[in-house]
Amino acid sequence: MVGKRIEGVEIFDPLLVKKPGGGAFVRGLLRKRIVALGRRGKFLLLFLNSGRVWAAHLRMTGRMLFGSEGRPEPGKAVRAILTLSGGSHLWFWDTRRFGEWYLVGKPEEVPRIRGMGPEPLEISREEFVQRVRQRNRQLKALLLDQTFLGGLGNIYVCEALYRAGIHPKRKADSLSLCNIKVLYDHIQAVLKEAIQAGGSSVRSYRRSDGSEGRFALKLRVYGRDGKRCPRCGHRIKRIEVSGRGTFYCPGCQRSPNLRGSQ
DNA sequence: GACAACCTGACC
DNA sequence: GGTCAGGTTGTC
Repeated sequence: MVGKRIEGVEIFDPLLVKKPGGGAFVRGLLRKRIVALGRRGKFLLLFLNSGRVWAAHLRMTGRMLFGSEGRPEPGKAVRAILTLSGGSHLWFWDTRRFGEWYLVGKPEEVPRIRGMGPEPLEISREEFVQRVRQRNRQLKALLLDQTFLGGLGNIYVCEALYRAGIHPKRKADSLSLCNIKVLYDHIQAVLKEAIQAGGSSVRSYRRSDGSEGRFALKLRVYGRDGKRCPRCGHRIKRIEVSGRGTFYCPGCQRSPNLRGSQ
């Protein structure tokens, strides 16, 4: 996509573009060239030669798809189609229609990016330790909080806590220094492995060419309730933590400070 | 911290 | 028919 010019913009769902309104978004994209791609937390960033930035959030079911063969079928879930120079297309598929697009001067003009915590792959171990120690929330809730760290979601939080052997309801400020360091290392390891595998296509996620990521096969607890833990043989449980389905192994992820209270 | 809301489809 | 979903906000 980098280097291509945006020659056509068709928005089929008026709820997609959050900012700016009134046709300014389409005008801001038309005849501009995509000069670089980036990401901040869960926002995709497309930098244009006008100096402006197109920020896209996929939310639950968004797929940003790119193809060079023919125009995509404008089906029910296709919320927008862009025609790029050379005849390729970029389109946004999103059944639940939660995805959001913005066009701004700088990424920080998107409120959630401005308030976002550090990138989990950029924060230092020391800073991570400090930040965790300042909080007394349940770890699952804390790691999902984008103002704490930008980019972690439900799958990778479940997997990182499992690998670190920490119960999702454990309070952040109850962790030992060693616990926090182990957690940091596993967060990084899970993310790197998942990126390497092209992501987790558990349900709707697809790569930009429409193919599935392979990391769903490597998940050890997420979506595996009732199955045996590969490490200790206990059955994986599904509970609710901070309103999200949460998978963990009762054998590997014990929580001393919660014993008897759950 | 709990819960409804935003939406739609898949699966039991 | 009920439940659930790689997410986030707003309200109580």
